[in-house]
Amino acid sequence: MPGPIQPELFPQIREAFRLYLRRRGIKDTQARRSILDIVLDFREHFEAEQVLYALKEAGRRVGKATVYRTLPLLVDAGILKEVRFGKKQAHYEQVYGQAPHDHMVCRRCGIIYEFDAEEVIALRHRIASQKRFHADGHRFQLVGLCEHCATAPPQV
Amino acid sequence: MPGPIQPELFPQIREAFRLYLRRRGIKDTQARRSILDIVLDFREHFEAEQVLYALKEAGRRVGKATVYRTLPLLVDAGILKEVRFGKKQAHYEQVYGQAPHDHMVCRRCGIIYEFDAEEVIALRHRIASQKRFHADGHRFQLVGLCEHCATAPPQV
DNA sequence: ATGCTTGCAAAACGTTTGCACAGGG
DNA sequence: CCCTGTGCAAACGTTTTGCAAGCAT
Repeated sequence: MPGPIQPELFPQIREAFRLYLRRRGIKDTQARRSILDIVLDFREHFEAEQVLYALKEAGRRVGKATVYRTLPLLVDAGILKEVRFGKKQAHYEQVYGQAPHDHMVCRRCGIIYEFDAEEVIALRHRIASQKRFHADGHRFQLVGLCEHCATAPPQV
Repeated sequence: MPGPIQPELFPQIREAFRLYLRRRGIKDTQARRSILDIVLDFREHFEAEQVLYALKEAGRRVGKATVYRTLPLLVDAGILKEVRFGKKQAHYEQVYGQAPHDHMVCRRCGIIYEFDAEEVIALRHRIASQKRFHADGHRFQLVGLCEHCATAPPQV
């Protein structure tokens, strides 16, 4: 269900990041490029720690602080989105060229499903215009039980 | 805009908590009652640290650990709800006897407005039944600029 | 050349836990 | 009276920061 990313898009995304950095007047460094590359390979949601680990795996020597400093840039560049699932850590997912979607989180087993955000965006616009709020984004999650947990016997 | 709570409801809420504790077979202690009382006096969203501080102010000697252990009980009892605004800390707000609502968060100044959740709940049900997910709750926030920040000149 | 960026380690932060003592049922 | 709940302090995991050295522009 979750959206993998087509490798054909990679060059386009790298270019978008390069342009973003130039536009913001910040440097196009090796570390930042490495982080982008690692991040493009994730299929699902991931957290900073996983980026750090994958960088080590790939033999790229990038420090933890740099990861934490770069992820917000990728968010600002429109390549990633920060998603919070009620845990303390931030999670991220790719958004570049992906259809907008939101998440359903099973309270029992933690599984996460995605669903199309079209209707949510329509509702967002309706509410924002009523309240004179200039909404350009939203966070939306359904919380409950997945089909399996809902029919399974009560926990031990 | 945010929902203050009517003091007339206080006894009813205290009673609800007492019943909740009895039903769960856990003790109705002085510390737990103190925390409930403090929490009822907040008008807006608050975090654990503020509860701790207000307890000190009120001369009630309650430890930090007890606050962190009690807030989830109040959530489970249906008196509070945990709300996350993308920060690392949890925020809480009263829900007992309050109309369901969600939040709009201004990205620039951080101001938070509430809006009625009726339409959101309807949408939640529609999506959940399509996806065979048993949703009994949701998290929803609009993110953008409030009227003031949208018309103000760009930041310094 | 110069100043943003990096990596490291240490600090900060909110939250959780281990433990001996206190207090509710 | 027993056993849960408490307070303290220390541990925890994530994120941020200070700083000297490195590297884009």
